[in-house]
Amino acid sequence: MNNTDTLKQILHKENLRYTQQRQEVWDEICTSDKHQDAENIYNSLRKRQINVSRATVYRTIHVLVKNNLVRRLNLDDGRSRFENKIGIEHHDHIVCLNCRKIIEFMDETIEKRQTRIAKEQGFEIVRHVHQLFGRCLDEKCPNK
Amino acid sequence: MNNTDTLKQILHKENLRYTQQRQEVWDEICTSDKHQDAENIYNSLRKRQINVSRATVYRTIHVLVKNNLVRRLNLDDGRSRFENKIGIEHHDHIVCLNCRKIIEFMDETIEKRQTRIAKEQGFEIVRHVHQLFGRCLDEKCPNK
DNA sequence: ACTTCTTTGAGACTCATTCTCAATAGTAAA
DNA sequence: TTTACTATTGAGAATGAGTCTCAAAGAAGT
Repeated sequence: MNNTDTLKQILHKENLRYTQQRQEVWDEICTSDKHQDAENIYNSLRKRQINVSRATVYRTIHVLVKNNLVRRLNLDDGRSRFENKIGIEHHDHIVCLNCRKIIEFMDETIEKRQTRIAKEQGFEIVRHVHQLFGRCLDEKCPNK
Repeated sequence: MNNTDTLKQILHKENLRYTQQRQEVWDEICTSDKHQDAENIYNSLRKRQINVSRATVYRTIHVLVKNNLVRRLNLDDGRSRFENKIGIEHHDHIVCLNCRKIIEFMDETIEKRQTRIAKEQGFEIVRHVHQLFGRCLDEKCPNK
């Protein structure tokens, strides 16, 4: 199923109409660099001459997040970032405190252990946040 | 070393003065229920007839966090929570999405693996966030 | 007590996000 | 394809956690 059909399907499920603006916001999240914030998405669309307001960007993102087309990331810097979830394997993030480079990781052992730990404590996990903040060794990183 | 001496020591190190307000904020974080937000700390102090302003609460918390007396928690609900770190073992958190109950967990295997994963990717971890969000089986939880 | 430097509090300000409401645009039925 | 109804949109106001400003109050050394 392509992006358009995926979107149409969840809009229909939510009793919402398929509109140009909603399609453009979803396209932007799917095709652009990962981990964009709302302001970024808004600016990219405006730059491409697309009529859309901040309100619509935020409203659309809510629908996408609610329906698991998009994941919201909170990297402790005061604004949410968003990434496409469709066709993407689950992963968590490592973030460089200096250059803000973000890389993804996934570890089956950790995933299993956290599920077991939660169960032992009487919880059924719905979602989790696992982020490693540190300093990278990248040449270009202003990490001295 | 008691709370007062701990505080005096870091204030001295930071070339800051020991004041009533700073002591009261630190006391509140040490002795109260865990995971309070700034507004809560502020209100608790006011209720106890202690003269303090929001600005001072926030300013003091910064110093405490910077010096590892206090940990800042971001539980994705728009405000920071704070917990005393002195004499407390490292742990992460499981949060009930219904009743907001917070319980702590710690798993040596996960800790080691995340360090190794970061190293493999060329990162030295400074801090990490690991939070499990789900539904608890508590009788009192409005989880149906 | 005098000087100097820090801290404090009240409220203005910031900034991401949400809300309001009048104008606009889909959609289904006729 | 027009009508009638309902949802969506955009501009800007509102919100709320957190930060900043600056004059007044408070420490600390001499």
